Amino acid sequence: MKLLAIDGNSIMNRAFYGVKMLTNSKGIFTNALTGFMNIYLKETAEIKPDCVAVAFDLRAPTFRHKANASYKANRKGMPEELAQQMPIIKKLLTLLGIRIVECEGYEADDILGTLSKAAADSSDSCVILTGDRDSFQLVSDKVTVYLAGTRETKIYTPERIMEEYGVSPIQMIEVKALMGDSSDNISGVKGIGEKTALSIIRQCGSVEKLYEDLNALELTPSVRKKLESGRQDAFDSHFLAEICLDAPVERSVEFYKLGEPDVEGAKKLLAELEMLRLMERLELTGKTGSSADENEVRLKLKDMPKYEVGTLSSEDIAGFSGDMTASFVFSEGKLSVLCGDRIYTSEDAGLILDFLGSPCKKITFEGKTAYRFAFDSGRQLEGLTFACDLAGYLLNSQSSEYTAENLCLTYKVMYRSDMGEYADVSSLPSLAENLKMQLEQTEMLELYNDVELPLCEVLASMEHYGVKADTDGIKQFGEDLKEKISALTEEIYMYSGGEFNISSPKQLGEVLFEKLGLPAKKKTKSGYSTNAEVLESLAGKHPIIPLILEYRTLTKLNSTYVDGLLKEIRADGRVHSVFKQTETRTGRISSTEPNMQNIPVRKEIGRNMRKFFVAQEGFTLLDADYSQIELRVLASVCGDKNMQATFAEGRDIHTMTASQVFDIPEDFVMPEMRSAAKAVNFGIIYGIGAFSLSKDIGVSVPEAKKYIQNYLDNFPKVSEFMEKTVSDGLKNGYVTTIFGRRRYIPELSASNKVMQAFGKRAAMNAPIQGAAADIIKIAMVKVYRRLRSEKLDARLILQVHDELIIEASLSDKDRAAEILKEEMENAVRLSVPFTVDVGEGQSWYEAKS
DNA sequence: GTGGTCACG
DNA sequence: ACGTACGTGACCACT
Repeated sequence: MKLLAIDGNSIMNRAFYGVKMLTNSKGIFTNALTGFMNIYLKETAEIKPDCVAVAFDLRAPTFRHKANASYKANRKGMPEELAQQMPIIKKLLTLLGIRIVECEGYEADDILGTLSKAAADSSDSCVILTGDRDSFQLVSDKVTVYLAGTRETKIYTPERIMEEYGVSPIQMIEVKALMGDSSDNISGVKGIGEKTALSIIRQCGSVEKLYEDLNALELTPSVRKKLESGRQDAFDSHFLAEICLDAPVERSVEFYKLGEPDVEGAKKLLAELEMLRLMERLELTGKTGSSADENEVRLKLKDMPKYEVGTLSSEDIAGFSGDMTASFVFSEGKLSVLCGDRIYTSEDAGLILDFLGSPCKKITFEGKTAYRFAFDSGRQLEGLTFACDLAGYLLNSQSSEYTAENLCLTYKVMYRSDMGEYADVSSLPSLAENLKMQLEQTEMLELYNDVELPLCEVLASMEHYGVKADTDGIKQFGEDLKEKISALTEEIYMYSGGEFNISSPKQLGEVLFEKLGLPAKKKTKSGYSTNAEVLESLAGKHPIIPLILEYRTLTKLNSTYVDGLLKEIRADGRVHSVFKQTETRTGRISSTEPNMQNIPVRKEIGRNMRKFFVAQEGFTLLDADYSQIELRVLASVCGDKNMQATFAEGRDIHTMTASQVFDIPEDFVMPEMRSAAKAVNFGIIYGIGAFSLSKDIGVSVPEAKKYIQNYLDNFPKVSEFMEKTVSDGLKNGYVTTIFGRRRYIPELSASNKVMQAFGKRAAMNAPIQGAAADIIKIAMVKVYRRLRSEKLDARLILQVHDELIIEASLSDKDRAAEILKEEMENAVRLSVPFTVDVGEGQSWYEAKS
């Protein structure tokens, strides 16, 4: 038999610090749980134990077995985020049939010691899995320690310990007695560190022998002196360092045999924690041979409603009327429809399109792909009343994937992928109902029905049309760039005195800061920081610096924009970016393959890229962007009359801010003051910090602090709004936009100060950025509907957060431009006007006014 | 897969 | 003593 004894506290601790902070939607921390189970699964796969015991410390009022009862009293308490996860891991392990071992007054180490001795005594073998080196003294022929590190697990046998330390495992006690261990509050001999302790024990074998032969040993006078005065400490520490081998726990290895897991219970717990990937992993391993699991499947199958399954026909579709509701799943060219008590399937594209266009109401997991399929085939999707992914996103925007399986697990609806392809569609009605109920409860049903659901059709349409790209123009631009880059490369090699990969921050750092001896400003985890900010501060120190900055600019343009874009141009000469509606935590949409929302514009060299996004023959591009949408949202929600009046009168907000902050009339505001005020305004939206503001506008930190204070004094409504937002966020666990969009911010209740500060900034920003996102989404739906109802030859093709782009026929462009401006400006009615600037041109470059 | 960097609003 | 404004996506190097 093989026993695996795990130091639960130590592994949880490792896991907590090794895995980035994770929470479920309700703010329960799960990172240590995830890390623990990852380590557990990885190591058990290798160790293949018959029996497993997980030992935990039990915080006890007294420590009966050791004289120095409070020896651990001043050990730092674990952070709250980790403490919360301790009872959960115990519960989870128990549900999985794994024994938890705790014993009042004993540490996990003592339990491990006792168990490993018990296993060795009954000639079983034992593996100890832990994250710290305290257990090395337990290693023997029968007992191995697996030391879990951040990257790999090291295996310690007696030979390995001898190799690394030059002492036997049992002598590790002697070493610890001399060097001490601050984390266990073992003092050791003052002034003796690891090196000295090891060399002494190698010489004489034990603390006892050491003091017997003290006079005969070869020691430096200072060490001898320390040892003499630390004699009592050494013996006391020895007592504390020795792990107890007779804790009162069950010693029969048999007792720790893996038990039958409580599959239902474990699944329920994991679903609550939203640890879906772990659930999958556990089910995979549980499926082999576990009869409990098979029974589980049968039970579920029995409970699932039974449907007649048949192939979809034209007659079926003709029968789908306007007052029926059909649930459907469409993916990879296959359709399943549940309507009434039947499931219909089809792989016939014509029939699928007929179904999508049929008049019945439809619910599905994910609407955009169905719209895309219809649009790409020149058809329509009619009657979509519910898309589960969008509901899941509104309910918790920080989840990662809104797949059928994840949603069913999260919202506790029956779903099993191993039930075949109909599991999806048969889960839909109850899932949709549940989600709708939750939207109602969270007051987001309106946002859902009026904004998110209609928007998915708009996005599908934008993806369908795409943007025409000037392939030849891009290629030519790329050629020019490549020429300049190779010239620059040569020049850089000349200055650096050799070839290296300029694109490697590591190699670049070595060249600049070692070879050329330039002063390093900042460090990153892996070496010197070489970002633009650092390089710019070095400009003038060496002629290589500007060359590197230019190299960076040009290679970025070439690889991300030229090469990256060419890859995405389809056969129709257009790029069909994918707009993701369930990606960001604030409610914005994002764009991928290619990302059309970060095409260069700020610097002229990059801005040229926009010349290659053009209107097709006979068409033109209309570009409309909101002016300062986020500041207008802020003015509106906080209620500051001065800000509101500024916008109402069409005055310049940054100048007004400057006049307040610097306490001078607007006419006397100088350009530098305006730009400082602009930075302050941005800072306010982002959750301001004096340090960053000072860096941004190049003043001292105290100076920046003064600006912020002046701002908050002059705009007390803003200050109140921010404070209230944060305190509401802390109280509720989430903040909302004026349209009801929620963002959960578990970081607000973190104990780590840095994280808490981040939570505050995110809380202050989300209602502003989120409301701006809501507004443009509403505008998109309105513009889309107007263009359609007025039958214009014009379509939305892009959205860039505060900007919409339409491709319009030359004959309809003027009307389309009117509609665009009007619908954007009137998308919502708040206490400030929202103004929009419209431009027109053959290319995006020209159109952006 | 992660970290560094840099493009956008 | 440390880190330092919100939200994204793509590319490269390196593990």
